Amino acid sequence: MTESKPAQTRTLPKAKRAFQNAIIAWFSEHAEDYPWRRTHDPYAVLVSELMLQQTQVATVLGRRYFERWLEQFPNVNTLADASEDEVLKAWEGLGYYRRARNLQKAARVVVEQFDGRFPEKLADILALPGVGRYTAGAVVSFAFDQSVAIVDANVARVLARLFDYEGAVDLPAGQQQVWAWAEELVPGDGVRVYNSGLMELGQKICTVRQPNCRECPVFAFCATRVPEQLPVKKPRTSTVFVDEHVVFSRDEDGGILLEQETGKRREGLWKLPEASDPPTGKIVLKMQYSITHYRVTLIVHEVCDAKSRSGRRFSAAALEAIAMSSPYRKALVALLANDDFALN
DNA sequence: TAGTCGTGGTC
DNA sequence: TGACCAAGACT
Repeated sequence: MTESKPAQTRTLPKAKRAFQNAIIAWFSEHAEDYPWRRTHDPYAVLVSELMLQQTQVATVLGRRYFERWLEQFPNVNTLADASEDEVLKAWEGLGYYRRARNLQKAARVVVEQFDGRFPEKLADILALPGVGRYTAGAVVSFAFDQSVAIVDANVARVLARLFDYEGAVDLPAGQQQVWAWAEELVPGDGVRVYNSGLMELGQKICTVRQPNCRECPVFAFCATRVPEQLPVKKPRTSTVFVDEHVVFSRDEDGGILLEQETGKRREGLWKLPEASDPPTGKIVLKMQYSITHYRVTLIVHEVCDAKSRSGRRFSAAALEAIAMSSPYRKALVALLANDDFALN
């Protein structure tokens, strides 16, 4: 990794065409066969991009979220007409549930403002709820092959290394810089393949740890000698440890008490009810989960007489059909498994 | 603008 | 095991 590099930052524009061709040629050989690459339907592309925001490809592939979503909501009309409960249930386990609500809002905008025909103009797509600069560019380039640049975490990493950029790529100045480079490099033709290739290069070759420079198709264009030290990012807010006390309550018919989250973010998702302060009742489960920078210890108290509490009771079978974030889903699975064991 | 929003994988 | 990270957007 210490040999001299023939191309430096200043010479890259001249070699732009060669850079683009190298990306396109590499991707033609190494492209993964993802389900969202088998379609150019802009709605399907939007679905995949929302699912993939801050979410790894393997997560979306693993439980077939994309395929199941399109089976249940094959077009903007079916999604626009669905209930929020159905939408949240289909999204269960993916996290960032606001994305699911935004996706449905976007479908309703397309139905109401565009007569159900998906817009093709970047500005129209950018105006959809939950769609930012990256997602809008991804939709128009993947669905319509329009020459528009995109920058996600993969592309930002590739560009930071390519130009040996030492500023923080997740601060406004750094974002502005990598977007400017991305726009300078984007080809006039073949953008669908080029954008996919640039992202997949970051995912497969120009990885966060131990980038595989020996197999990189654009190594000759890369300015950095210390790729593993780039990109620089702003420091994270430090982890805060908190305890969360909740209630596990079953009535004589086996109905389990749950309440629905309020507030703007996780609104509509069901959860175990919050315990009184100070909490009472025997502790029947402790588990840990993370949410943003919080490290939460979930402490479940069994409460026998909770008849006066608000909320709704569900049978064990009915629990399957409602939307719940992963920590509470896992807690309930563990609680009911213990219960079955005790009965045997 | 810094904080928020989920989850699972990696080392 | 804890810290980091991911096909970001919003407030």
